[in-house]
Amino acid sequence: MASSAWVEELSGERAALTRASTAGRVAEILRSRITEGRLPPGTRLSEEDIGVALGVSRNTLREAFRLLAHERLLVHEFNRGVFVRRLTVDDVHDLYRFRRLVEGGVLRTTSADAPLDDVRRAVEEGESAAAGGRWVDVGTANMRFHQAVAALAGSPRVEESMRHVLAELRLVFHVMAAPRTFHEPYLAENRRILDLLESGDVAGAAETLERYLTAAEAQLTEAYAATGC
Amino acid sequence: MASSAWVEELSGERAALTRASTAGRVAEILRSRITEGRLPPGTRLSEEDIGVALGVSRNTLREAFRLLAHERLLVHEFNRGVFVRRLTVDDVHDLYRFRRLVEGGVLRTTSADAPLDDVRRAVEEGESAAAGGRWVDVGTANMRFHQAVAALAGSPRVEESMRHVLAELRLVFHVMAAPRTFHEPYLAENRRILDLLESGDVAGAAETLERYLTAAEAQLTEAYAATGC
DNA sequence: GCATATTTGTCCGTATGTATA
DNA sequence: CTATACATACGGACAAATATG
Repeated sequence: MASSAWVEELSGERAALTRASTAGRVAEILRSRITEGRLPPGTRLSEEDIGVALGVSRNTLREAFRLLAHERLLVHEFNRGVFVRRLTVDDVHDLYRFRRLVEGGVLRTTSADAPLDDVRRAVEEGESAAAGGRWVDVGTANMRFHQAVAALAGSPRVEESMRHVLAELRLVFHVMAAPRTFHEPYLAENRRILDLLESGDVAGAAETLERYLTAAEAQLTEAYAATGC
Repeated sequence: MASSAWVEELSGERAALTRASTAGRVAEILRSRITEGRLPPGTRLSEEDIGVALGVSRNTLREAFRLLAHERLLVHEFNRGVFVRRLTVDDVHDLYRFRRLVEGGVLRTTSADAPLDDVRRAVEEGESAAAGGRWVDVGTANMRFHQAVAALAGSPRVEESMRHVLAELRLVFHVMAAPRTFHEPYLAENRRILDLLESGDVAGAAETLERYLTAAEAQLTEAYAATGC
């Protein structure tokens, strides 16, 4: 027992799970809790507590856990339970290497007539959010920017793997707080990449992105290591 | 009732699942059956039949199904059951696009001192298998070659996504049989890519690979479309 | 180090809803 | 349209592993 506060909050979500696959809906609820940082890395997810909080059986809940474990948002330790993933510095390094490979590769092979609307929209959203001081929205717009870049490949699989990678990275973003100082510097870079793409300089866009991802990684790992995770 | 032949064969595997996670082991058994082509695309996997054949409960089996569905080897149709994935021509196109992006990108960013041992081993295995007329082994060696190329990134995530992509592609390979005519032409290309890497010409290696992947895709989709899947 | 309590892993029976012959 | 087969989801049970005192 001794359900912590966030477990009790879950009861408010019970109304939301009345159609489609129960396990899938449970997974979605937990996924948003995790990516929004309300379930910090290392948190243990008790089958019993969450089951009663959401009003689903243990079997169903376990299916939801499997789904999230495959997305690497949870880790399943045999006979011990499931925990919100705690990323190591090596994980962060790997995620950025993956991003440089994929995002850079996508930009480099983008054709001149590729539809840049989503990319442009994400850049503008970020700029207007920054102008209004809505730093959390700046972060979301930044995520959307990179998702839109990946989407330029026109490949469902590329899009999906990017979605997973970005979701994983949120586990780190939320730990270090300070969304402003982390996301703000990259607004101008995003704009610059968009401009380069519109002028047809795909190689320049790719290089700019790869360089800035490397810088972001360094900034992130430094701050992350300082927290002692 | 009316368990088809392959379901009955499963009973022989029951001894294999006595340790570690039951669901994981069930998944592994089914995975090998699928990638080896013994469970052709479109096959329906009945919870009841397979459950009794392997001697596991439906709950456990469903967990195994989730694992394989996430690897895209099975598709889960809500309220209808799980089926061995049937790839469309669009899927094949997407898989090759992904491969060109990732494998090409990896080669292009390979450093001069990267360890090429695994790549070389795969090339040699393929050549000796071809010399001995073991065409199935030629196919496996070819898979290993591409897996080794992906491993040059030194990234667990890149390796894993490549593993999944190659497993998916096997669903198509097995449908069109004729392993010799499909894999043989690429032995020389693999050797050439290795040579280019050893001489430090990473751009040349990447270009060769990308071109040959495009050719392989065309050959595959043509033969695949002819089967009417 | 030991005994106990808790939690997970696995299985079973069953009720309900959904798809298909 | 009805009947049948099957998937979904629940709840209970017990052994085994783990955590706790």
